[in-house]
Amino acid sequence: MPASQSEKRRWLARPATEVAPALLGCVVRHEDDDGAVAIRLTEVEAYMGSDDPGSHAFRGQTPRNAVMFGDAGHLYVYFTYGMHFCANIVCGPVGLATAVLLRGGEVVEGEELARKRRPAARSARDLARGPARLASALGLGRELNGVDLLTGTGGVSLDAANEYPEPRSVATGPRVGVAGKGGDGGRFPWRYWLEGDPTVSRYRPGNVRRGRSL
DNA sequence: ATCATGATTTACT
DNA sequence: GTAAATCATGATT
Repeated sequence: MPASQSEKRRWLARPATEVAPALLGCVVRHEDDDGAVAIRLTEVEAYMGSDDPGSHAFRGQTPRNAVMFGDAGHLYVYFTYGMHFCANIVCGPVGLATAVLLRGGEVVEGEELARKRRPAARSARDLARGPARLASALGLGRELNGVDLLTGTGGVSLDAANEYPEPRSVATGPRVGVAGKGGDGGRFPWRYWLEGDPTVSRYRPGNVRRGRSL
């Protein structure tokens, strides 16, 4: 990842399938009045805009997904399943509505605060293992939707992984939760994770999640 | 270990 | 009404 803000912006302003694997090992940090939590990304997914049936942008712009259509380097936080928030990093170019969903990571700073936010976590590896867990551990909610990661608005920032061990090999596979009839049928291997990392969420092949229905 | 279920917003049919 | 980029919990294997 480049060092300067403008270079970073350009680096992110590519299709999410290029940006996503490069983000593995990078660190997302959020600081607020309660303190700071930083997470080293170990699992992400790419969403590719209005042509991607698994993307929120598939049916065009709505109030919820509006930031996806904007500039790269901003945070897209959405509320889902009536109870959870999930966070994405918006990629580019502008108008393509592509983004990277942060699916899992390792808490590398502020574990105490992360545990306070996630009392249900039984171990450190569970603090940010899963997209809604990660958003929760970082303290990301509605009010941070649209903030700029590169200017530090809202206390959220993105940095390279210099001080951490060199990533193991990157594995790819179908995205989680979008393989059903409305999704891509598992055609696109747009989920990326660090092979063997314990904070990668468990992949549930063929286990189709259903809403409450009968 | 795996499975079933409930919590309940947003957006589309 | 129904499905969705989910998670915690409690039952069962």
